[in-house]
Amino acid sequence: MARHLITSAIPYINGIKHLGNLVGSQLPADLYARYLRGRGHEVLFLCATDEHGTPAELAAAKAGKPVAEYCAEMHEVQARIAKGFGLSFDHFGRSSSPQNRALTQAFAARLADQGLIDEVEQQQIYSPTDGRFLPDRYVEGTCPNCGFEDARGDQCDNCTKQLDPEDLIDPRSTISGATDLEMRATKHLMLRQSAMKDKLDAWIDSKTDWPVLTTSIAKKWLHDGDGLQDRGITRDLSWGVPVKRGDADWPGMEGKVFYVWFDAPIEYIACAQEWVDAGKGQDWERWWRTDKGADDVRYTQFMGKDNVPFHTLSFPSTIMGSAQPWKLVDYIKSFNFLTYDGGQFSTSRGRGVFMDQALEVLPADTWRWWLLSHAPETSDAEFTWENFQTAVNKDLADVLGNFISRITKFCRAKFGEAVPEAGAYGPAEEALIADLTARVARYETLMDAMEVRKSAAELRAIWAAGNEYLQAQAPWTTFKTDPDKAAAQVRLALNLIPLYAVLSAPFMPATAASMVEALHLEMPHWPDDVPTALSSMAPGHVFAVPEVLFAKISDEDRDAWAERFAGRRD
RNA sequence: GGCGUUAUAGCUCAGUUGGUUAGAGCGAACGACUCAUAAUCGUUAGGUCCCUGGUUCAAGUCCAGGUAACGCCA
Repeated sequence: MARHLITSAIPYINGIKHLGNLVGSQLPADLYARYLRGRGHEVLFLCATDEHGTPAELAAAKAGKPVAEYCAEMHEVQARIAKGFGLSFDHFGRSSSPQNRALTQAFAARLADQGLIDEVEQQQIYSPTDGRFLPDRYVEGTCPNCGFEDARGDQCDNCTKQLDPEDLIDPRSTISGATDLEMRATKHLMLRQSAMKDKLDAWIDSKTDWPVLTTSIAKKWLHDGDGLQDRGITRDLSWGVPVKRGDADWPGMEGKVFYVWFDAPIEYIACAQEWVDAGKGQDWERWWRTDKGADDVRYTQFMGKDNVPFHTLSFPSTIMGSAQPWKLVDYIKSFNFLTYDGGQFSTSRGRGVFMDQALEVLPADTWRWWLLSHAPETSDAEFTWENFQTAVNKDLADVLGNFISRITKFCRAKFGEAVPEAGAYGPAEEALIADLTARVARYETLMDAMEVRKSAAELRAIWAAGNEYLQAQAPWTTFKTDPDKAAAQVRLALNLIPLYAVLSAPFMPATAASMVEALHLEMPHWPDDVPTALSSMAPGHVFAVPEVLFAKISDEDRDAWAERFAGRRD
């Protein structure tokens, strides 16, 4: 038994995430966590909401609510949806927690003590009307290059020329529309990432088993142009972790907060503290401090490719720079993007399926299966309703669902709703057991390696093996001449169901639970060996024919959903 | 503009360190079965592995250039 710390990239508080976000981090992390728990390992699986920054402030303002209240509500919404998808976080924390505030301030103090923080003075656009400094993209005006009237402070969308906000003619705040903008001097803290470049480089080089996607992105940031740049860790906002040097004030930094990218990953650690403080566990340092028991922990992070630079460079800079024995990540599993019908998911245009809508339309396990079996591991993957329909109908309804249906109903018709006890296994049964033994071993190897799609394919083959066996042995024919032999065949086939349940549980926890429930069984332990696992339903055991596990998706439903989610979200 | 990823059967994708007839699922055709959610099982047909050039006894696999798609950055 090993100890596994697993974190999923933490979703931003603003709004409900789409299926692409889900499949890029939380869902595969959950798959892995459930699998490892099933194998008997000790797992701490953490996720949280990322709550600070300007977008949260603006969304709160739009909703007419104080930002703290808005975040608290949205956190509950996201927590509820996560639960709906069966995401088995040991704790779902908040980056705005007191624990994270204290820890972020402590890290900043420590980094400053190590000489890794510079204080720099910058000129930034200030809006007296809004009472705040404006980030570049919240300033708009006329492009000095092409005359386009709605150019953003960082770039003109019309002529694509890169701009500085002070270049704009007649600049205005996109928050209030105010035009009385002015340049003001402001002081900020920079994390000297450049000083840690060589150390990071060597560390990345040592990770030869990481996905190419992960290391290539990290290398690019390390070596591109002038190499890894220092990065501001503070902002002139009110919503965030106040800039302090540990418990002490930080002269000149009054009224400023830490930049969201700095405090968000620290929440991975703070979340473990929240987990303890919520009474769900104890001794969080055992998971995070290598001097306090975490040296045997294997830490795996899951994220989409857009988050890779933060997890390979920025957060490790914070950890390494502290020169304290914090646990560094051991493996980063990164994902490409899921595209929707040839294009991007779009929150603003309501294009694609969002997590809340997905649950309105179909059970979570249906989504879990499709998303995981099509996870964008090696390249971007595409969601189309047609592909979704055929995969769900074929894999879940026909191969798995129908297998359970056909064998339980056949048994009921010929032997009643109890496991028949006559007959003995022969060569065909031994062959099936041998085949399954090999397949289960392969499945475990793939799951250990976090090969998500291949694991799904192997699991499907395991389901299909049941149909192949029934087809070849044809107990309905055997029954006419040798009822005892048919009884043995049915007994074995019935016993496949609990095996399928436990193997499928990481992918489809709710379905797996209902499978064993119908059989009047407890969820079995992960199989040590297949022959033992296939005797969990003893002769005479009474069961009930389950309800239809998966309804098929009709062409009408498919077309209606395609229409509904094509764009323009209300 | 710079960079990254991708380009393999009609579709979605596998193809370890270059090594015999390039694989799977779906779809298609044909057949078997009739227990089952008109489900299942089997067989077969489909590929100039984006293009050009190079390295090698040998290239889908390595190198160079090009094309295209997607994305990131400034």
